[in-house]
Amino acid sequence: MNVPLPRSFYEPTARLVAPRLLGHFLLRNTTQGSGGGAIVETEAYLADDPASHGYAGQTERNRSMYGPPGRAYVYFIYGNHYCLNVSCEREGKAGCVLFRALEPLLGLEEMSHARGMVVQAPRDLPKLASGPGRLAQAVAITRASDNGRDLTSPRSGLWIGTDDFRAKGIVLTLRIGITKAADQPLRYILQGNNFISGRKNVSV
DNA sequence: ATATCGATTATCT
DNA sequence: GATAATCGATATG
Repeated sequence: MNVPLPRSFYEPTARLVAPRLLGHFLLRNTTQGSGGGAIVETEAYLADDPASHGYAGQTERNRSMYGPPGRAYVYFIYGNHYCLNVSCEREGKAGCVLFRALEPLLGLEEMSHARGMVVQAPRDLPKLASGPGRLAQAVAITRASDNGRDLTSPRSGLWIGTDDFRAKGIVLTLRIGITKAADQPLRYILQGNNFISGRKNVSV
């Protein structure tokens, strides 16, 4: 958990990186506090993918998707939420993995504070970081502060640490909330994990 | 238990 | 001007 995943980890296509990220740790360290947990749900957005923000070519918004692998791509959606991705593939190619859910394991106090909620019982824990908007809020992600951040360096305060939380298998399902290329199974979840977003997790 | 709906704004057409 | 990789609240069985 204290060893970051190297940049080379993010060089393959998002289709390969997304399942491989499961079981590793997303970690946040700031002067305000720390937080994080095991990555239990991801989605791949590919270079040639109608559902991807990079599909129509590079713009100001999606610039960090096209940058070097291992960097954060943060976007703002529905006028309310930030979502965190990590860019994959070589510089110049779009492709990224969306972090959709964490099993909260570190800094529960800080994360509940960031979410504006109080965790009293274990059954409240899934509300902390299940879903991309919740996850981003739990670790205090904003586009202004985190877009383009290097996720391969602990010094950046937002990074991904090697771990083997992957007790069981990986399940492949359809992606959530998209309208284009909605039939593509590119969502990956840790089998049997209780911190997955959504209800229907139909295996494909 | 599942279904529907409103919020709220950056981005692109 | 329409839309969106979402969430939380409210309504209904």
